[in-house]
Order: sequence, then structure tokens, then C-alpha cells
Amino acid sequence: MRHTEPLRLNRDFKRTYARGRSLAGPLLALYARPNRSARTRLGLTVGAKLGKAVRRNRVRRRIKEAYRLSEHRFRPGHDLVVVARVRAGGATYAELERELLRLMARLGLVVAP
RNA sequence: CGAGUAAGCCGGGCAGUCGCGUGCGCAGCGCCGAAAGGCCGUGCACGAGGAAAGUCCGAGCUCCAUAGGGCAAGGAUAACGGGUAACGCCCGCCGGAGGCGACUCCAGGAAUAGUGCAACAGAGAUAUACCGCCCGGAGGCGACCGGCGAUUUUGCCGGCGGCCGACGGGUAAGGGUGGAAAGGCGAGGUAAGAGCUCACCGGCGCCCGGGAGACCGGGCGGCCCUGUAAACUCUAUCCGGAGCAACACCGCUCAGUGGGACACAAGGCUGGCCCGGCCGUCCCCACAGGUGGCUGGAGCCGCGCGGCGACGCGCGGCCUAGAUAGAUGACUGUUCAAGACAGAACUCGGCUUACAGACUAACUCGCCGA
RNA sequence: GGCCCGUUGGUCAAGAGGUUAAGACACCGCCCUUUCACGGCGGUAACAGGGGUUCGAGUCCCCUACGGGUCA
Repeated sequence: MRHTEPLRLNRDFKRTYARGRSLAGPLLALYARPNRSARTRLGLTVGAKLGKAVRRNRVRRRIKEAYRLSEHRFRPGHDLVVVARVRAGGATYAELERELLRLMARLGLVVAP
């Protein structure tokens, strides 16, 4: 992704959970924290409760795709963690995309078009 | 046509737009980092499985230990012959069990090397004698006959066959329990019985013949000795330990990051100010950057030859993921029998488990037709 | 990704081849008490699932499912 790099280290995840602002919907939970950088770092968490490897991969790829397609509209310079909740295991792409955009907007991270 | 057995093979296809990983090429010499190193654009090629899974076995590879090895402990395997780098896998075959059959299943060494265990039931459980049957029999019972005594009832003695029977002995057929009861069944035999004797069958030992062997066939001999080794054990064979988060190299090193506690107090940032948000000295706990290893291998495909087969040999051709928070997704069109189980993480050989369906050839049984 | 454990009533748990699987807390009913608590008596309720060995399996062996620990 052009303007985003992955969030890798466990300590970055922990910092985001502890210091960041959060919001949760039925399918996803979103944590966000400014990182004093021009770049946004994105971390995805898809736990074992959602299913086996194939299903977890599908959920993760869909979230990534939804993020990628709207990336240009997001305010840069944040560490983001998207946690897939159990019901996301059976959700369609459209449902996941709608929820991600809604959560981002409610945290004020969407630049007005 | 119906029912069934067993094996191999495939496991959505095609097209478009956007996006991702690796390799090769081109371009800026730009950006991030203290450095090792990494990032960004673009063209082409390639880009998950038959189970990638469970981690149940066997190996390669790496480090540690030992350095000729032996013994002990612990673990694994278990008919026989072969295949293989090796195996607990595979093939063939033997024995046993099941099925009309095709065919399937079996941890399939030793229970006379020893030890342990066998609840309940039952007379008795690795050795028994409760009932019963048979022989002897103290003694008892009550008919009948004879004799004697007496007026009769009756008493005494003897005889005969019958019944009961303390006790002593024989027996292991029968009873009934049990998963298992001292080979099975029949005949002889006997007081009653018993492999006590005999025939057949089962098991054991020896001999002969066949086979590469497990084993099979035949003869002879006495004997009959419960089950359990996924109980200890014995016999034979095998095994040093750990695992790519192994390991090697490069680079940083008294600094950083996260959590807790303290505390919204001093201080700093944002902001005109309040609220709010972010940072935070000291104490405790935890953590650590990059590269290689990393895919060309007991490899895959085709043809020929050898072998019943597993497989082997020869020739020709091919290169087929290599990520490191982890690459296959999103939106469409079209087609069909409408898509199951499911995602590589060092790599192979197996096993096991999950699975919608499609195809190929083979065999068995039943019915009908020629 | 590798290695190693565990699963018994609602909860914590004993049991280690043998009749009907302990115990505690919890729950239900009765007694006690004016009532509640405490106490007493009684009761409901379990071997994760499947297959095998054995006469007999919660226990021994194999497979599956689930839960947990550990290794940078």
C-alpha cells in the first residue's frame, strides 16, 4: 500500500491498545493513536476464535482490501489496529467495508471529500 | 438392469479491471536508518494441497555429548520372504477370523523360564468334592413267615426281602455357576466311574517328504498341560540428545521500548483560556535490529526393459512458491454436473484424520435377453 | 512452526483393571427457628467423543475434539 506500512511489533500493538482511542462495532474493533509521522501503520488481529487458517486469511484479506480501496481518504500519521470480532468470520466483504468506513469516520480519521 | 467389491486419477474452467509476493531486466541516485540494511516506479515470468492438517513414525541437515566400543536403565517393533536411504511404511506369501462371492480384517513372538491377577456367581478357579452315583456299614423303621410264652391285646428269638442311615471308602459321567471347570464325541469297560482301553477329530513331541521360508502333507509315539503379556517379564532386532524459534554471520550496545505501580502533583507539548488529549523523573517486571540457513531434490514427466508386485535399471525432456505480522483478495461477465475439506513456513518418505462431486479401467453376485 | 501436559455432577476435585464411581461447595425438599442464617436428614446430577485389548475399561492402547503450558 502506498502510504501505509504494517504494524509489526507486539509492543506497538500494546501501546496502541493502552494509549489509543478505540471504538467497536459488531464485526470489528478499531484502535487509533497518532504516531507523529507522515505515515500510517496498520495492524490486523484475527484471532483463532474466528475459525481455521483459511477463514482467518479470508477475513484478514478482505479487511486489507477494504482499507486499501479507501486509503486515500484517511487522515495519515496514525497507528491503527483493526481487531476482527467473532461475527466477522461469517461476514461478507460489503459488510466489513461498511463497518470499517463507519468506524474510521466516527474517530474523525476520514478527510471530507 | 440392479446390488456390491476394490484400485487409480482429478478436485471448477475461461475472460476483464484494480491490488499483493518472489525472480530477472530497466530507471531516478530520490527517500528511511547511527549502521548492517531497507523503501518507492515500471516491463516480463512464476506464485499453496491431496491432504499444505494432526505431529503418529522414518530420514536428510545443524548444534551439543561421546570419540575403537561395551554394559545397565529407558523406549520402540514382533509370522515369513522381499522392496527401500530408512521406517512401526509398502508388496508378495503363510496362518487365523468374516463373507454365497469379488474381497476384507488381524499389536500375528513366547503362558512347560518365572511372578502376578481372575471381582461377582459357583461345591470348587489352578486347583476342588457340595449334591449326586457306587461299595461297605454301627444302628433304626415297619410288613410277612416260623418257633416259644400267655386268656386276648401283645412280648421275645430267628429268617426273608424292602426302606432310612451316622460313619468309612471309591468316583469325576451328571447338576448348575462362570469368560474359563481338568481335551471333544461315540463305543468298550466297570460296583459306579475315569484316555482306563479303542476309532475319529483338536493340541503336543519325533521322523519322512515338499517349499527360499513362515508353513503344508503323511507316519509314529505317548500325553492332554485355563485365560491374560495394549500385567510384570523373557526372547530377537533397533535406538546418544535436541531441534531451523536448530545454527552461522553482520551490526548496535550503559541507551531504547512495553506493562505495572506512583500520580494527575512538579515540569514539558497542543491550545488565547478552561476542559480534554499526548509525554513524563524515581521503583518493579518483561522485551530487543539485520542477513544467511531457504529450496535443484532419495525431484517431476514421458518412453523402453526386468519383476506376480512393491520397485529397480536405461534413455530423453523439465525447473515447478520461498514469505518473515507472513504474498491468491475485491468487483464483474460467461459457462457447467453450481464448486467439499481446506492455506506452504527447513526439506523429503510414509501413516492417520477431514472431504461436495467428476472421470477411467477391473472384478463379484442376482435377474432378463441372445 | 517445534516440544510437552490435561479433560470425572453447575464448580473444586479423589479414584490407578472388579459389584451401585468418593468427598466438599452449590441446587432442590423436609426438620429446627417467630423468620433468616447456622445446624440436621434426604435427594437430583458426571467419567470429552469414537474404536480396540480384556470375562470385565473412568483406569491400558489408538484416533478425533477441546483446553493449557513452554521455546525467540
